[in-house]
Amino acid sequence: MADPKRARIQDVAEQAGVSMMTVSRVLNQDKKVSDKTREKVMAVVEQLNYRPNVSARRLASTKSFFLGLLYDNPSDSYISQFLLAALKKCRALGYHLVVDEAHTDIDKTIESVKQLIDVTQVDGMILLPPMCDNEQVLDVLTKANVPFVRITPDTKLNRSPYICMDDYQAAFDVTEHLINQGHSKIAHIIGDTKQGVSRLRYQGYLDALRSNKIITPPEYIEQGSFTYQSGMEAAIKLLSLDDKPTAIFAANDDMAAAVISIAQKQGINIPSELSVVGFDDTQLATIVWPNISTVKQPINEMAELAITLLASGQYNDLSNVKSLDLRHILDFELIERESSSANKNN
Amino acid sequence: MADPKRARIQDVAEQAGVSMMTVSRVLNQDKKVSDKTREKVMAVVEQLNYRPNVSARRLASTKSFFLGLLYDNPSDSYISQFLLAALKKCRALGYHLVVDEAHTDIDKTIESVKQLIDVTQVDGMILLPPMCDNEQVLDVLTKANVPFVRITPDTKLNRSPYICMDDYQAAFDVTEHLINQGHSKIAHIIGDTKQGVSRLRYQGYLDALRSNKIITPPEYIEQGSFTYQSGMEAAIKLLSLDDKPTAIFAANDDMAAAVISIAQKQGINIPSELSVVGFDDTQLATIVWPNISTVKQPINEMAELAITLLASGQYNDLSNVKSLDLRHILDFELIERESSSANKNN
DNA sequence: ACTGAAAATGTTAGCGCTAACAACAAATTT
DNA sequence: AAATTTGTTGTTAGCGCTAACATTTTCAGT
Repeated sequence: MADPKRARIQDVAEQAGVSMMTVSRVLNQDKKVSDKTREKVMAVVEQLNYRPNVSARRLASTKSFFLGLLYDNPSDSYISQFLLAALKKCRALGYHLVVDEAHTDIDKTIESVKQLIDVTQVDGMILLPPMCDNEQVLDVLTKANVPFVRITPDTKLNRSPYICMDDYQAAFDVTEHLINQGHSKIAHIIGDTKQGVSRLRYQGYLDALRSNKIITPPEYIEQGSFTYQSGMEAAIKLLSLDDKPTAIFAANDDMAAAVISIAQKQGINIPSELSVVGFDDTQLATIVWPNISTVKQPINEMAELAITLLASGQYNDLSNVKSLDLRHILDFELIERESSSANKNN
Repeated sequence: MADPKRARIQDVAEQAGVSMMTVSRVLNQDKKVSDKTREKVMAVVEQLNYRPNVSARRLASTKSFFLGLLYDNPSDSYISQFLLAALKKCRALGYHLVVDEAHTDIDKTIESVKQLIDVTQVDGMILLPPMCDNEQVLDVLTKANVPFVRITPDTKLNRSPYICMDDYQAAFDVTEHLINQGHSKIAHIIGDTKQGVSRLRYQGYLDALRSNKIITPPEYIEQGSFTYQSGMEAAIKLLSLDDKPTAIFAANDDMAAAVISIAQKQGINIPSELSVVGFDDTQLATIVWPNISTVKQPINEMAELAITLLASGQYNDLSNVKSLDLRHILDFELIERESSSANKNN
């Protein structure tokens, strides 16, 4: 199989009858090219299927075409999905992703981020929770003038562009959906108080009940911590109540899975006697039986958008960016599976 | 903070009083450098903390310093862990990892792999299961002369270097451990028959019983398919037997989790009345309660070794490599958690 | 039409490294 | 001692691209 020699910028230039520099400008979105030339060049680019040589580009330019990703908690399938989507997008845009794991020791994390900036010269960073709320990390990046995008941050929302979904609205919708299915005895297991989303989800639940004029006894609210174990404890309490709920909305899938396990142990049928809804749509939601109804975060879209934003360079200088333009709220999706159904016990 | 300008190969050369080429040779493990010079250069490299510029190196050399990773099944936390470890090692060795997801349509996968070879010019590929057993993929790589390492392959073991663990021995050890804990009524849930590991694990289980002179009724063997659902069905059958097993060894964690769920539903205490052991040490093993005793695969080591082997170039020409040298078997680890314990019902 | 500024395009040099070959020194043979 | 071989180091050119500056074209304003 003859190697069809990858086209170089020179080939494009010759074919299009312009200089290499003009081609370079077209490819780098430089404004100073006439539309006519741009079209002509792009046509040749298509024709020759030209892709810039990342290494040559990196070597010659001040940009590094590297983006950094700082994550925590590697066991989460969330990371895995985010990472894969980010890698894909990077590849499409001619960037490389340098992945760095946060240390439990924050000082080491800071050191590692500094190294990343110094050695790899990243053009931008993506910060995943909970690192995205760490003041020290933010300061290091700001000082080094490295643009960064934060994913579902909890605080300091005007310090950088960020991407999130509307946790409040999702919780509201979940709760209202249960109400529409005939449930009025709806319990909630709150997530880890240290994470902002727990608050938002709880508030969405409360407001959905209130706007539907449903009064809920305080025993229907249990404090969890996002772990399976805490979900079990909460479930045991909720299911020992004299006036049992007909639906339990857990603030994440792990706790929802625990509820299902406890309910089944007690001979309570799911979903006919008890509807269970989770949050996140992690792998667990489709492993256990019955599969968990849940809220799906747009993880892929978040990852892609983060890369796109950093690659565009539009946040390289934040001084002129309005705080409203920092916010990117993506759509979630309610996923109905076998763990919830209409209430037939009325 | 003054930017301490990264050292270049020229800086090293001047400081060491040699030519740039000599430094380059030292760095690329070229044999034709005297020990004295090598040491001198390395000392300066250390002193200046010199790291080669990957882009310049890639641009100038015939190697691409890209390695490819072909995976399947992105939801698995196995992938995530493997990927992170591989990325880390790549970074340490100055390589970049290009990650490609296998399509459900095999023709598209082939096309994608061809692209990877053509466009990215990868120096090597890592194939994860089950793609590592796909003849077409193997053929494409062989034809294009791209070295590849396969992870836990099932067949054609002499076609390429591969990395795996001893599934047979692990299953043997798990079973023997249960026997040593006083269990003699040990059931097994076999994994998906399409995967070679299922066979190996089953055989290990059988041989451990045999070598301990334990006779097991055929009802103790159930066929599963690695899914939670199949684990539930198997568990229901096993726990409805008149002479119930005191221990169940499931061929993966998902099925073990299902067994725990069913047992608890039936009021059977784990581990005092029933020990459950899984395989793989996936996230699930520590999510459910009680945590699942299981076998941990050395995923990180596998990933690191795969990268190291490809980066070393030692498999660039397979014609002189003995088939024994293709095999890399790594150690597994038995992890004892709360789902299993000594048998007290004797 | 003539000027000046702005817009569009071209030219030159070099980013940091290695392939290919050249040159030299040391070891070995004739 | 000269000739050959072997081992080690140096020189030159160029990988594909872009920064910075140079030049040409366009077009308004007079």
